[in-house]
Amino acid sequence: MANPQTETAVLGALSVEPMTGYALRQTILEVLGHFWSESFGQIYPTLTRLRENGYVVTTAGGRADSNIHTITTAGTRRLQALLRESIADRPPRSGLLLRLFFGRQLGPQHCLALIDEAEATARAQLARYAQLREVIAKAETSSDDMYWLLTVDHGERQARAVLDWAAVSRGTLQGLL
Amino acid sequence: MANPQTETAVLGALSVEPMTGYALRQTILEVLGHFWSESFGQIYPTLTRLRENGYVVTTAGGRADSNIHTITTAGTRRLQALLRESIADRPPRSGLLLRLFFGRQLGPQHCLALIDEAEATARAQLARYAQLREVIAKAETSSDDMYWLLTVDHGERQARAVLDWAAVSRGTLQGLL
DNA sequence: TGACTCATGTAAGGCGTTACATGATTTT
DNA sequence: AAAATCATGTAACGCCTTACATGAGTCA
Repeated sequence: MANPQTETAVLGALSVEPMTGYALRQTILEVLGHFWSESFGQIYPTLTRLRENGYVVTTAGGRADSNIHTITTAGTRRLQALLRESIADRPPRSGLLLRLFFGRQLGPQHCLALIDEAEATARAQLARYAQLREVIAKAETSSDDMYWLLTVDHGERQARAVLDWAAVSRGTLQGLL
Repeated sequence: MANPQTETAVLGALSVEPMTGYALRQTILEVLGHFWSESFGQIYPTLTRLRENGYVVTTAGGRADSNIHTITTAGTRRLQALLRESIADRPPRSGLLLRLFFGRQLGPQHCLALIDEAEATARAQLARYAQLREVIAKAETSSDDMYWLLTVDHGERQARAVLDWAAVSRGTLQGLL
């Protein structure tokens, strides 16, 4: 019931491979990190709820400490239902654009610094996407590959758009100095 | 103190023109809507706090009902300080990319529908940006214009990147049918 | 008069992060 | 032996939306 967003991400990750809550968080951070995020405070309660509903089963892991969570058939059905639900994104909030919109209060120099920062972030993202492509190419799964590449391509195009925008905007603002 | 994000947006909007809380919300929706959003539940308590801190003054408006909020000199200083603070965006969450990432569970047809939806949204945004450009061109302010256009340009480039991505991704997925 | 928009505010509740507490295992 | 990482969980708190309650002014 509650928190369909986190449930979807958790069940989705477990549909690829069973893992611990800790690994879940790492995986989401590393592989879905460019468009998603979950914290422990969300993951563990969600796993409990999913277990209670029969969507995952939990078994002891390699250490006395760890629990391996595996998606069940009911869990897979649940995941598919969740993925078919309409997208309910929260409204966008860009601290960068908010600052630039009121850039007159900041002055051109400070705005240029913000643009440099945005550009550096976009470059870092592109480097990350390149790494991700390698990881995906090496992975054995391969039935998920093309869907994953879809999201990487999306990210790369967004990042390149930011780079183009940064170049043009820098020119515009430098005209004011 | 509390809720610097909303304070920034509210003070920023009031730095352009004094207005009521209701108008504030409309303005944010219409002009900053492509990268920001605020609800009444945030705006009114924030206005109270800003008034208590001397960052805005509130006077009676044209109707018995309405309060016009005007930014003070201290408020302008406060706004500039807020804008200089480091950007603290919440981590990204894209319902679209989450669904596509686990697209194997959805199947190509459903994924194509999601891409169509994303494309339609991007087109709608481009139309909106075109309108915004007209509004900005007609506005008398003109000292804010170029900063506003910076954010419009950013949005347009993002939207166009989505259109390109949609075209390519559609091709890829149709190969699976 | 009734419907719609303008206008102000509050309350409840969900979402989500951060910080904390605790301990096992591995690496240096 | 110490430090780093793996691992699980909870508690507190802040952010934000939605829904509700209320009423003024405008327009048909």
